[in-house]
Order: sequence, then C-alpha cells, then structure tokens
Amino acid sequence: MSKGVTPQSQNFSAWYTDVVIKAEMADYGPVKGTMVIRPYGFALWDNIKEAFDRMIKETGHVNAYFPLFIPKSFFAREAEHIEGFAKECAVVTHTRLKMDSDKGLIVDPESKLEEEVIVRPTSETVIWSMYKKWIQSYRDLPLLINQWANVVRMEMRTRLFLRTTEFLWQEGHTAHATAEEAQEETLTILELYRQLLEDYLAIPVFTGLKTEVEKFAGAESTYCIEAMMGDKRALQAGTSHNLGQNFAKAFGVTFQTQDNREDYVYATSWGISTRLVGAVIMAHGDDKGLRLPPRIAPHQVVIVPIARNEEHEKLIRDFIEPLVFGLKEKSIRIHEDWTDNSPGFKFNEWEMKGVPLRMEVGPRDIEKDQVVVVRRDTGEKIFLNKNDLISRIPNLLDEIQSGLFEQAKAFRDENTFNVSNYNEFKSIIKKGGFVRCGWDGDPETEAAVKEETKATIRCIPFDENIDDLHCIYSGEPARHEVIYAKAY
RNA sequence: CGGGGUGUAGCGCAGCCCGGUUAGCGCACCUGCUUUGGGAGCAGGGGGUCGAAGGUUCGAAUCCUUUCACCCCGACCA
Repeated sequence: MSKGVTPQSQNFSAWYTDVVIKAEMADYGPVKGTMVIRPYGFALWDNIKEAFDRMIKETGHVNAYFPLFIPKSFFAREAEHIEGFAKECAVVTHTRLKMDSDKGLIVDPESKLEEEVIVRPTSETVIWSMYKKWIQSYRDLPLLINQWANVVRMEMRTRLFLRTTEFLWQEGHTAHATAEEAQEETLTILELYRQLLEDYLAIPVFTGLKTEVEKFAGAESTYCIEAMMGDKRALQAGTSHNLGQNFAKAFGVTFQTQDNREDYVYATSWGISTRLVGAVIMAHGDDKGLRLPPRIAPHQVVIVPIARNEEHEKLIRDFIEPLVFGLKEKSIRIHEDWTDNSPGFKFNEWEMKGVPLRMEVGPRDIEKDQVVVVRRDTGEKIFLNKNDLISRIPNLLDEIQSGLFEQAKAFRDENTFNVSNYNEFKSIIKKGGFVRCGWDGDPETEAAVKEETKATIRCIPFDENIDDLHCIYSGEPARHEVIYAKAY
C-alpha cells in the first residue's frame, strides 16, 4: 500500500477514490462502470447486510430470489416505471457467440431472441408477475418478501460504491389487503432504515417524503432517509415506496376480500444498496483514511505486536493469548497483524482501513502488564492493564460508536440552515450544506431552483412546520417545509 | 450523450516536440543480512509484444492515419 491520500480539503472526490482503493475496499472492474468489491469492503457490506437482514426477519419478512432476466414486455405494463428505467436498461438480444474467420469472436446473428430480455434494473415487474400466481385471497396477504440481489443500471458516470453499473442491494416487495396496511409497512421499513443508519452506521439522517419529481417511477409516494457527507452534500441512503395499486393493476393482481369482493392488492417496495458503504466512508472518513463504526467494522480491534526478535514474539504471543480469547468470548472481532511490516507501517495501514481500536503490545508493555490502546476516532492513547482490558474494550467500542454518531450529527446540524432569503439560500448551497425552507409545492419552482443552483429537494421532512413560512423562490405561502441540498 | 485528458513493468511517471546504443526512474515484488514503539537500511535480483492495427522510414515509444480503453468535468440516477 502506498503512502497517504489526497487531503479532503483539497479535493474531496479524489480523497474518496484514494481511500476506497488504498483501504482495499474495492477496485475497478474490467468493464466500464463495474466494480470489484474486495474482501475488506465486502466484509463491511456483509455486516450491514446482516444487521438489516435480522431487522426485517424480526418484523416478519422472508427472503427469496427472483430471476435476473425479465421479459421486455413486462416493462411496458407500468407507464411511469418504464419511463423511469428505459434509459438505463441492459438488453440481452442474442444467446450465442461464434468464431468468424475474419472478425474473430462475434455475436451469432442466428441466435437473435424472439423476445428480448432485459437485465433487471429493479424487480417489481418480475415479482408482480409471480404475485399474480400466488395471491388469490386475503388469506394470502400480507406477503412480505425481500431479496438480496444484484441489479444493473447502465450509468454514464460512475463512482465506486456510489454509482456503478451493477450494484448489490436488498429489495423488499410486499403485498397488502389495504391501503392503510401498505402505508404502515412503508413507514415501518423507513424506520428500520433510520435505525440501521443511525445505530449501526452511526450516520444521522433526515427522514421524509420525496416530491413528485423525485419519487420512484411507478410509486404513489416515496419516503427516504437523507444523510450528509463530509463535503456537505446529501446522499440518499435508502428509499421506501408506497406503490398503491399501480403494479397490481399493471399485472392484474387481485384478491378476494373477507366479504367476498374482488380488489387490487396494495404494494410497497424498498431498498438499500452497497451505496451505504460509500456513505460510511464519506460520513466518517478523515485524511488518514476510513473511520469505521465498531458495530459494522470487519475488525474491531487490531493487535500490532512490537517485537525485536523471536524471543519477543514468543513473549507477546503468550501474553496476548488469554486476552484475545477473552475478547473473542465477548464476540469482539479481533485481528492480529503478524506480518513482517514495520510497526509504523502497520499503524498507518490500519488507520487507513479504519479499525476502531489498535492495540500495541511490546516488551515494554509486558513488563508493566499493560497494553497501549489507540482510538481511531480521536487518536487518544490509552494504557490498559491486562486485568482491565477485557472489560474495558467493549466500553471503548461503544464510546467510539456513539462518538462517531455525535460527531457526524454535530457536523450535519452545523451545516443545516433555516433560511428565508433566496440570496442567502444560494450562498449556502454554493459553499455546501442543507437548507430548510419553504416551498410553494409547484414542480416548476423546484425545477427553477435546481436549474439555478443545482440543489434539489431532498425531502419534505416529517417534522415540517409551515407556520408563517414562504416559498424561498416565489415568495408565495409555503405548502411544505423542505430540505434542499446538492446531492450525489 | 457533449467537452477535456491519459494510455510506456503491478502502481505512479520520465523519454515523444527534434526518430538513432541494450527503453529509464520511484514505489511495489523476490533473495540475503541488519532492523522493528509512527510508512526501516544496505546489497543483489526478476519483471516491458511502449493500448491495438495499419502506414512513412535504412531505422518508430517517438512522425502520420485509424481504432479501442479508461479517467476527469457537465446533463440522468440508489
């Protein structure tokens, strides 16, 4: 691993790419826009995934898997849906290659498909085609299915984790007997997303409703969590859609109600993606690299032995063995770095990789029955007696977890402004930050602001208050209080 | 999809204008010895169809043509 990264203050996006690569989170794939998630990055995703998977199972959801390929015709059924995704679909048109004497390996024109197949950009359509078969009666509802899958959206501009042609996500697709139940589900999931971000990723979020322009193609309404990154830009970190009866109507999914009527099923869908890995990096990282929240960090503690010779090594191994055992018993994820790099190198490397706690153990410590523990979040050096270590480490990890959250929250709050004057609005958007202000509810106003400032309405927050509020742009009485920001 | 840029060892680059030894440097890698509490030192070593194809020339990394790929900046998006 080579030295250092571009400082955040100099060029945030260069910093981001440097960190992703140098921390061995991901690498570029051979096809434009593709990414390889390396083991260290995948371990982080795995931990996020595990936490959320547990949450949805506790709330009655089950996992399943639907196919990657979708008949093109399915997409024609929901008008807004196709509108939203048509421009970024990968299409399979042929099924074979062959060797051509002139041109080498070519697509065999003979193998052209009758009906072209698209690679899923999202799975509503396949899933609802199946739900039609599975749902007849109110007794079949609610149907609460989730899938962990990859999806493909052909993107022009890509950035590792944040926007790649193929990405991993979870997509929940639920079917309900009533509109109320669907709405409740939509908000339940949004709340789980909030908890995941705040309690596990240590990222504070605003929750709220998307405007008509920003909502999901084919949804009645879209709710979201919005987070602030280290460059004061917004990142949409998760969305939960109330799909109403749109997909049920498109796919003819009806059910018999308790009183023997026929009605269309009410639907929701919701997703979070590997983008969250990018969110963790950009919300917490510093000029030394990543700073990972302990609850999702692949390694929570890394041990760096300081040994001059084999005798020291043996001494250290004996010294740490019971400590490691004790910590593992407490389910602490601990890693020993016995590679023959120098200690200084290891310090830098594990700081780059964001391990919350580093434990240095050398002969001088062993003499004093102690170890040196260094916090990644604050850099603080703590000398711990070996007798206190096993009880203290979990506390320290908790402190780091909440410390990262508090720091991110303070940063967000310092950079979120209530504003009533458009000039002030523009100057804040220009230098970065969120603006809470009034909006007259007109999509043309929203478009004009976007055109002039590049800022978009991230959401209409649940705690909006429009008393005496006027639209930042038109001056009309506000229909909503909204949060504007430049977004990823 | 528009504008710009870059392709030379795994990575980062020099060489290219002005063609001419065996294509070079830093990092990384391998071996050995000495080291190890903030990115170790010395010695030795391996690794290249100079993005690809064609052309000009006695001779091309270098000049010309074509092409491909990727990166950056904008419009779209989880």
